[in-house]
Amino acid sequence: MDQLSAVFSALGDPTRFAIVDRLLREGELSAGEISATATISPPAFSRHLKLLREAGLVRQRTDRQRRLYSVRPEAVRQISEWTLSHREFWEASIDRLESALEQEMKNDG
Amino acid sequence: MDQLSAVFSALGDPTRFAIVDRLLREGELSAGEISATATISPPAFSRHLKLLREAGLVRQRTDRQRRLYSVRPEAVRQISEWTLSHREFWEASIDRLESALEQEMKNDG
DNA sequence: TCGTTATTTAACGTAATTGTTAATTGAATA
DNA sequence: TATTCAATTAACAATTACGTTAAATAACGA
Repeated sequence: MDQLSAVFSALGDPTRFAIVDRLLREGELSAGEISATATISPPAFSRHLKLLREAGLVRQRTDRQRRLYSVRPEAVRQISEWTLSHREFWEASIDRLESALEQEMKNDG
Repeated sequence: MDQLSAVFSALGDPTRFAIVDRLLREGELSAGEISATATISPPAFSRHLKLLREAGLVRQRTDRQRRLYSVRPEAVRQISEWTLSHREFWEASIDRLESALEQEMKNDG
C-alpha cells in the first residue's frame, strides 16, 4: 500500500507519465528513442528512467550498447486492482451512460 | 492526460494516499477525524486536503463548524480507465508469466 | 458578547526534486 | 588500439514540497 503510493509518486511527474504511457502504447523502447522527442536532456531522462525502475514501473534490459525499457505489467495491474477494489463506491456514483468501459467491466466481473 | 498526472502526483504522497484510501473505505469524514489519527499537525493535514481538492480528488462540504471531505468518484474512475485502456498489454503479459510459472512447476514436479 | 471549537492561512526553515553541463563507463568499429 | 556511440553518474543551482508554530477566520453555545 505504501508501495502503491511510490508508484503514484513516480507517475506524478508529467515527463515520467509520458514515458510510461508511451511505453505502454509502443512497447519496448531504448533510452535514446525515449529521449529523442522531448525538450529535456538525455541525462535528465536517464534519471527519470532510473526513478521509474526503482519504483518498479519499468524494467531495463541491455541490447548491445543500448538499454531497452518496457513497462512492468504487474505495476499497472497493481493500480488497476486498487481502483477496482473500490469500484462499488465510484461506479454507483457515476452516470452509467457516460462510460462504455464501465459496462465492459460489468460484463467481465 | 496531464490532468491524470496531477492526480497521480496528489496520490504520490503517502499521507495523501492514506487519506484518500480511508475516505474510500469509510466514506465522508471531517478534517478533524482525518487528522485525529496521525502524527502530523492539523495545519499540515489541511494543506494536504487543499492539494487533494485542487487535484480534483476530493470535494469538501460544510456542516456547521466542520468541513466534510469525500472522494470524487470521477477521479478514481479516471485512473481506472487509464489502466483498463492498457489492459490488453498487462493482462496478456501477466498471463504469459503465470503460464510460464505453471510450466516451471510442472517441470519441477 | 465572549470564549470555545474546527479549520485554515501565514511565515518560515529544511529536505527533496528537477534541470543543466561535464565527466565517466562500456560496447562497437575503423 | 583509438575513436565513436549510447547511456549513465557527478556536481551544482534553482525550485518545489512539506513540516512546524503562530495567527486568523468562522460558527456555536454559555
